[in-house]
Amino acid sequence: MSQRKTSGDVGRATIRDVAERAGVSVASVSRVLSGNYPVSEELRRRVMKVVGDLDYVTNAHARSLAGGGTPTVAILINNITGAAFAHVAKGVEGAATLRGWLSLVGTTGDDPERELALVNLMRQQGVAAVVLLGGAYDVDEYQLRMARFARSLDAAGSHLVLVGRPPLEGDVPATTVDYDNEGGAYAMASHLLSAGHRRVLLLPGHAELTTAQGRLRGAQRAFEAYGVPFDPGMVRHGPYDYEHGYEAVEESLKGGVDFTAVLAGTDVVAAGAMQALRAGGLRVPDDVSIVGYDDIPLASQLTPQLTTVHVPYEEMGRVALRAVADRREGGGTGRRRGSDGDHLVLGTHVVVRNSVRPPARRD
Amino acid sequence: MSQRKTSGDVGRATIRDVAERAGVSVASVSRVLSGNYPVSEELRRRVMKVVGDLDYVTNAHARSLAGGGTPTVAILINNITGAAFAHVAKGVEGAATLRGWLSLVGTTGDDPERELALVNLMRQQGVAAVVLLGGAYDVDEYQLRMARFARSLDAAGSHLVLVGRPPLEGDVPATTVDYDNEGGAYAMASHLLSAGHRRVLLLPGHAELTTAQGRLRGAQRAFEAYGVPFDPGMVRHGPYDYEHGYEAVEESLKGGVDFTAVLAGTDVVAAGAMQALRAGGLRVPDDVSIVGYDDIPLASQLTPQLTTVHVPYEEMGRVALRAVADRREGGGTGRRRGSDGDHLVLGTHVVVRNSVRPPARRD
DNA sequence: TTGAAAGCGATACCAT
DNA sequence: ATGGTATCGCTTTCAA
Repeated sequence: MSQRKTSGDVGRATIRDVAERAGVSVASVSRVLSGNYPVSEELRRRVMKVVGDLDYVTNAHARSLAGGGTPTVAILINNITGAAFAHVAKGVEGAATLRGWLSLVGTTGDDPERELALVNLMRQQGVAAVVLLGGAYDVDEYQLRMARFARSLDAAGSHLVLVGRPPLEGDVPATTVDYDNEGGAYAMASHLLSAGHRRVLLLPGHAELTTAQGRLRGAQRAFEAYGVPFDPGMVRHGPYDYEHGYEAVEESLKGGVDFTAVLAGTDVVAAGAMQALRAGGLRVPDDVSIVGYDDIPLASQLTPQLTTVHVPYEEMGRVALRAVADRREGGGTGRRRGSDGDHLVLGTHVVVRNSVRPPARRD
Repeated sequence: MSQRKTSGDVGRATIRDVAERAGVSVASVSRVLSGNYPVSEELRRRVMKVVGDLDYVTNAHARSLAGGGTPTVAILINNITGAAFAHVAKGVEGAATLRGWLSLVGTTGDDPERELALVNLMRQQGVAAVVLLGGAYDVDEYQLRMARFARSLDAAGSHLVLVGRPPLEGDVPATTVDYDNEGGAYAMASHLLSAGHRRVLLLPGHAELTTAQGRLRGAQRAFEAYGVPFDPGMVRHGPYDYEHGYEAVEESLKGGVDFTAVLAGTDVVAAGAMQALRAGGLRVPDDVSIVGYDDIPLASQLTPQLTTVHVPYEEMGRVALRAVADRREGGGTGRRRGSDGDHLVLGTHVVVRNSVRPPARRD
């Protein structure tokens, strides 16, 4: 029961097992496997033979302890079933894989405590970077909280990346990859306004969510630009989900709200709105026009296909990974980046499909 | 440049830093942090103070090397943007988190080489289990390949879990969590047949995909049961995506194929089919009925809402995790499970919504 | 080109 | 209750 070095068919084979069986030193096995050191053909052959026989793989934990190890990025996401986030994750994952990096995905379920727990967990794992996805709630705490995360990770040799969230103020070691959220909303609203719509129902999202705020601001600016008075009574806040879109429209209809178009905060909200409109006997876009935001696959799968704002989610993921990879590689030597990190902003644009039509005459 | 033990504000704080600063031994710090050993209040206080000051977290790699460590499950998925897979992943993740386990997500992009690479990578990470998601291609190789994975992982103290894939034959150490795929298709087809449909366009998926095969078989059985001759000419194979659904219907329409209903292999395929029907001037369900499979959120967001087969994806994820967790806990002692592992099958059922109507009279 | 041995950071056993 | 220390598996000088 207490024998150790003998036999041991149990558990994983170690580098020592390989060394013994191949009749060489562990150092040699390590060299053969790392491949970053000259080795004789003979030795390589013998080692590889045994590695094959034993189906040996190195222990990643031991390896990273000793210095080596695969860089890992952690992606922290609110809800893995959100299409937009999934695309960012895909971008990060793809770019990571390309570089031989590993990626972890953790979900927070919108719970700040869990987010904190995950950031710490990732810090324990010694990840190269932690990518936080998605709009954040604009509470006072946010900046402090993120700044703390940033410094914490930085001190541990890791790095915080915010994707689709507002950048951090001040001298905080974090990178932000953002998109022109407000500009997209401005363009989208303009599209509606230039088609002649004046009474627009706005479903920007949760009032405290930064992305919702930006989308609402963009729409307001468009109204101003068109000289159309903005009616706050036409705004209904709520979560980014199908149900909210449905209910908001249903209630507006019942409440006798007068509108010819719906500007939804996301495509999913637009889908719900569309359904409610139909349930109310209205045709889209004949009676009411609808536009969304995000351009997830759903947008082009709805009938009619949804005119929406394209957000380059997958690219944002790739860019985010590239940013941390560059920083890591360029980090050792000369050139220094501002310690406040970078802020990258990608563009958005309107994708015109079939859900908008000039409002019907009404006089 | 070569000083080591002094200062060292760089890199992560170690347990030794904490110990020194608190004036106690590393063993004590370890005890305080693990909390699984009696410690004096005084000591605990002093250690925690320093831990807070230094923002210290233990090194997960060192910890797992030394024996402890958080159990980790790896989820290998073809495409993270697939809604069904995302739900399984959510289930696994949720159940893992509940137990304090960590979870990793890797994507294979349908590439066998990458799948292999990932399985090995996970083996290096020493994960407690590797969960493979989604239908597999029914090539000869499959069984051998999976059996190899299973043994490889088993030998490393890990475990293979197949979710939504066919179970392995013979004495292979793997667990399969499956759902009644064929039964669901049988029920779905029966629903169509009992509504009076006889000419049904079948879009089961790729001919080589195990899930597609099962769904097709289920449909065939239903036809037999209803005494309706099955016409192989009504079957169109293709990928599980929107485009395939669209094109298959579009071409059938052009080709003058006569059908009153579409039985799609997935909800996404159904969405494409629905769009193509509309483009062809047909109404759903007035002119043509459509049913899907999976019951992802999209199904209830389409207009009309889609009648489909509900597959308990998220639950499958939870069940999968529970299976490996149980095996891990119960594994040490007494009762032995068959070394060929378990095969769990969850039920499916038809969700009736609004996309089916009896076929229009035609005489 | 190859081998011996000193860590990497944390755990847990053995003393005290 | 606390402290020393061997040990986990691997990488990487330092010698030979």
